[in-house]
Amino acid sequence: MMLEQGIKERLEKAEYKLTQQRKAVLEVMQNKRGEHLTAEEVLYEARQKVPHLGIATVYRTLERLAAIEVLYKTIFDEGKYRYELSDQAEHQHLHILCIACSRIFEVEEGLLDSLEKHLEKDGFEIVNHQLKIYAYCPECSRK
Amino acid sequence: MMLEQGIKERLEKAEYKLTQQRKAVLEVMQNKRGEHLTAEEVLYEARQKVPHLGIATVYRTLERLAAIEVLYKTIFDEGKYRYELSDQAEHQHLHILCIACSRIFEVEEGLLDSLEKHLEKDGFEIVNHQLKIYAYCPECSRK
DNA sequence: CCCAATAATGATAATCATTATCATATAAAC
DNA sequence: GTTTATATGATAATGATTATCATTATTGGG
Ligand SMILES: [Mn+2]
Ligand SMILES: [Mn+2]
Ligand SMILES: [Zn+2]
Ligand SMILES: [Zn+2]
Repeated sequence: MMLEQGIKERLEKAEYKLTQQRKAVLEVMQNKRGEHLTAEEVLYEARQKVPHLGIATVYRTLERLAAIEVLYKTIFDEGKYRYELSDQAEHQHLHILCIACSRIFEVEEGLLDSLEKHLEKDGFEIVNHQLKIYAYCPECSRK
Repeated sequence: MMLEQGIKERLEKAEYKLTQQRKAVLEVMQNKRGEHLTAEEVLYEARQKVPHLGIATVYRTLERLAAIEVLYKTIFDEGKYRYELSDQAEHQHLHILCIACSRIFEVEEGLLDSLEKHLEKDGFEIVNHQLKIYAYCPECSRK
C-alpha cells in the first residue's frame, strides 16, 4: 500500500523518520478512511504488519500525526479519543451519532440552517445536537 | 439557597430522596449556572456545605441528575466530563472554546448559517468547529 | 565500514478520571 | 423501635493515556 501524495508532503515537512511502525499506523488510517478509530483499534490493525508494535508507539504516532494535521483527533462522549484521516482542506467535522447503534455518520455539507430538516427527510430522528466552535476569544485574539 | 421550581418538579418525578449531599450538589450547580464543572470541581464546592462528602456520591448524583435532564453532561476534548445546569426547554448546546485561555462561551442563537460571520464581528477568530448531532439513524429509527 | 550522537521503540510503571464494591449509616415503612 | 430499603463514603478496580527508561535503530562524519 502506498502513501498518498498530500500526506507524504506534510510528513516530509514535519515528521522526522518514516519508520516501519509509523508507516503501519499511517496505512491503517488510510485504509480506514472515514472511520474513527481508537488507539487500541489502530494497534490491533497495525500489528498485522508489525506484530510486536507497542501501544506507546501508537499513541506517540497518532499524537504526532494529529499535530501536523494528517489526522484529526476528537472525542465522542465515551471518554476516549478517536482519530481519523483528515481531509486536509476543510476544518469541518459534522458528525451524526446514532444513539441506538452508536455508528458515526459523516455529514458532507457546510453549516446549513436547513441541515436538520434535510436529515430528517433522510430518515434520521434527531434528538440532540452540539456545536463546538474552536476560536480565539476576543480577549485572546492575536491582532 | 432555594431550589428552583422547575428543578424541584423534575426531582419529585424521578429522584428518590433529596439528601443533604444531593442538595449540596444541586445548589452548587445552581450557583454556577452557565459554567461547566467537573466532578472534582463540584466536590470542592459542595464540601463547603457537606465537608465529608465523598467523590463517589458526587459522581452518582451528577449521573442521576443528568439522566433526568436537570444537568447536561458533555466532554470538551480534554478527556473528562463536565456538567452544567440544563436550561430545560431546548436541547441546544452551542459552545465556543477559546483555544488560548480555554474559557467556554455559550452561544445563544439557533444553528444560524451566518453564525460564524456574526461571531467574527464580535471579535472571535474561528479556527475550527465541530457539530455533533445525536439521532436515531434511519436503520435504528423507531417508527 | 566504524563510531559516536541522536532519535525511536517497547515494556512497564505511573497517573488520572471514572466505576464498582462493600461495610456502615440513614431514612421510611410497618 | 424494629425491619427494610436506600444512600453514603472509603477504598479498590478499571480503562485510557502519559511518563520513564533501558534497548534498539538510524544518521552523518571519519
Ligand atoms: Mn469525522
Ligand atoms: Mn453549555
Ligand atoms: Zn443506528
Ligand atoms: Zn481566550
